[in-house]
Amino acid sequence: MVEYMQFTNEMSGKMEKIYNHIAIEKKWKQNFENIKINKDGKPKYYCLDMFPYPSASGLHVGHWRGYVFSDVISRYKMLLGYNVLHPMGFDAFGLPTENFAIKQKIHPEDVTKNAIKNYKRQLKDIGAIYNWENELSTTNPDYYKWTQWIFLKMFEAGLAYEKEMPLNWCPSCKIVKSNEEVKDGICDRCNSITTKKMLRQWMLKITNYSERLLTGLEDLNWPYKVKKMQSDWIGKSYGASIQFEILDKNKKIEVYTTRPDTIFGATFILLSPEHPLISDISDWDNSKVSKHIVSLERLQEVKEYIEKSMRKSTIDRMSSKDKTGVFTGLYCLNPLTNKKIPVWISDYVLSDYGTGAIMAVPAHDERDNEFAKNMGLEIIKVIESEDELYTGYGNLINSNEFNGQTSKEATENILNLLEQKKIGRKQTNYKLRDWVFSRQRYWGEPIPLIHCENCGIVPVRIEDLPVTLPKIDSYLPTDTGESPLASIESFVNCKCPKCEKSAKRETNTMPQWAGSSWYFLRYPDSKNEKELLSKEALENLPVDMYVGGIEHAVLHLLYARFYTKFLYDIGVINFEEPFTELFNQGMVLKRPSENEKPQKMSKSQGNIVNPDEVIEKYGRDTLRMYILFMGPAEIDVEWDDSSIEGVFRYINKLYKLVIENKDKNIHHNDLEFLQHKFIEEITNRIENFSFNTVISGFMEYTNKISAKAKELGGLNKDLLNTMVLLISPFAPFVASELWQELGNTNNIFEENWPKFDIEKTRENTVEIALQINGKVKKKINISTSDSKDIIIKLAKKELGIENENTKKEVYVPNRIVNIVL
RNA sequence: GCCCGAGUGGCGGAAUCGGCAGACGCACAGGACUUAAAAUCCUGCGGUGGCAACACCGUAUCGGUUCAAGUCCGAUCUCGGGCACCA
Repeated sequence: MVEYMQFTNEMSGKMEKIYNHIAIEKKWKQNFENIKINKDGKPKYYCLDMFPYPSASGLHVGHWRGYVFSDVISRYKMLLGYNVLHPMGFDAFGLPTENFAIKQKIHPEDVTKNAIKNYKRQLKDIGAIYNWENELSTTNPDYYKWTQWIFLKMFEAGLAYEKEMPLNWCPSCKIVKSNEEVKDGICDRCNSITTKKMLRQWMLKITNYSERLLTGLEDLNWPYKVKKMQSDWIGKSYGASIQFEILDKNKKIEVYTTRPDTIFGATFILLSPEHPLISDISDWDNSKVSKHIVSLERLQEVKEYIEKSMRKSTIDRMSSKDKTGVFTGLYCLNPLTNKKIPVWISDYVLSDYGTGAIMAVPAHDERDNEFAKNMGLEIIKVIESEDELYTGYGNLINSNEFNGQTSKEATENILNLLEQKKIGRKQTNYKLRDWVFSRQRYWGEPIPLIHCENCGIVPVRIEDLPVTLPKIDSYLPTDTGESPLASIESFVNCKCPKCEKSAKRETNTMPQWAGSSWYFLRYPDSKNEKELLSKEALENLPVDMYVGGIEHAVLHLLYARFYTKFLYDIGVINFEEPFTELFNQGMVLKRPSENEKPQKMSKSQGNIVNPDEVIEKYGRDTLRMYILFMGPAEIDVEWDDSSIEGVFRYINKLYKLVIENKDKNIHHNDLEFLQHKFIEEITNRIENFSFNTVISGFMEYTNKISAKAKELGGLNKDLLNTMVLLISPFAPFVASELWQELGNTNNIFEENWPKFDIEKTRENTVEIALQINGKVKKKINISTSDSKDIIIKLAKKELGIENENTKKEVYVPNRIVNIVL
């Protein structure tokens, strides 16, 4: 054996082996990095971590939670005989790096390089096995060539389009933010209040995929919560679109409603300020007014209202829920009541949902009710209810021939009538909006398009990809909202691929999400220069297990699903859903100080636990096992400096037990039973991802067999081999060492996961509880082969109630007897 | 406001199907070893009463179903998360 594993016990003065994590981990670390496993003929298993965004501050123990989890799964699957693909890469384009670079005056490319180097060191440090030969980085031109290629394919398919639109604009970051990146009107990066700005943007028609993104969720083995969040985000609703004729204007307003049953209560029509019928406000002057639907005398007031609401920031528009509006001076006809109802404009009506117009039913909608009261408009109740405002379903009143019908019946019947009259039809709607895909920043993939005066927008030729990002010194964002690339003449000026005349490059870059929306497809074939991935590489896909944080529940996971469906449609891949199973690990929290609430670890909070220190004191195995032991893997847990001691003590105990018994040869039925029962339990718990109970299971088992070893005078090699093998995915360093100590010459990861014999897990006797009227009175051992009658008889005897009358006798096999007197 | 989750000792948590609540670990207390400390080992550790055997209470609160409820049903409270004028 290795010399450095011998230590003098200071107490006894004897030379003996004690657990020395520093020496053991040093010895085995290299071995894990260079591990080669035979893959031939094995079924594939693709275990994927959400690849990290390499920040300058490096990894803390919180980040390790997911990585330890996926490493355990990968090692376990390897032992089960799978050909495991467990790759790692880096998602490095985007704002955090660019902002850091600006602050530190280091080029983003160098920031990225350094951060990646540090991340790789740390990832290797936990003893995680990764297929480093498949590594990729989104900022590498060999990679983003294909990010651009996918964009061009989408452009070709008509999914990418340009749009001048009011966008969320963060005045501090000087960047356009997608709806997903703005919460409550606040920028998710810098927390400043966002405003609206009209800008030309590239959009992706993700809404073409709304229905498939929704139905595709059904068969996925994902946490319920994530599926729910995605389907809420897509937000499908069932309703109707109905046309209202504008009196004297020969024009119609189409509205969307989910409650056609309340149409008799529709007492006014509302348009959003951006509604197409009125939105070309800049042209407005009195001479052209006949073109517009607004009456002449109302023009000035309407114009002022619209301008005011366009100026409002997102937060103002949402925070002041006071309903404001302006009357257009015009009227529509309610098609079923034939009553004249006024047309108003209000900014609580959203322009980009439904038709941008609604029929207001103030008796049965909270918002319409408030608006009607503010403006003194008519309120007509059409659903029977005692409340003045009732938003539920019920029986119809004041609705002519539909009176007395339920909402459900009336919806059906009214829809039929509207369809007959050709003024309405069933309609579904989605909350999902198209994806704002361009960014006016430097550190991203250039959008591979060219603007030509003759030919319009022309895609870069495939063979000219990638359009590389020029390495420049000045990449600060501009106040105008233009990309910093716009000022780089050597980048902007180019030739039109069609007509060869001089033209200008698109200067917007792609959002941070672009590279991460498809990276999982690239890993199996990350060096392929000819195609995105080869047919052979497809065999590794889709991803069987995707491990990452819940924060990506909607955005990343939805975008990745969208890309996958698109690439399926154009025949690049042969599956529609990228991630068969998803696991969201919880965060590791820490109290910044004793009286505060536990918080997410972050450098700014100053509550980071540095893994390097923990490793030095307790070792990698202890840290790995403690991270799993802390609590259920999917729940947030709080780091506790003293609890980790228990895990360290355990590994010491285990080490000692194996060393002391490795040459003994004691066999016993009890040991055999414990061993097989243990294999069964550990395997079940792993399959359920209940890793905290796996660890407690190891502790319990070790306690039990230690006691047995004392009783019997030792253990045997088979039992110890099995135990070490079972713990190897969790504590790979000490397991490798003990495997060798036990006399095995092969690498422990070439072994097979232990099997248990179900016959040997059956007990002959078992302790059951005896209850009278549901209360435990006594515990006895019974033979498992005894019949119910025998056991009940025995129970009554034990309880001293043989002669009493019983109302009921319940026996639950191997658990309990309950006698009701 | 709407939609999801979750409430178990001093703490983290355990408890397949409704079947012995508190596994495992931390902290704490007592003991052994030691000149002493650390480490290690042993014992105890939900509450109340009792010398004890034991009895009663106990899984956020109230009620229900059941021979039996942490687990199922109804209501309430608290905490966490998601969405938020989506008609």
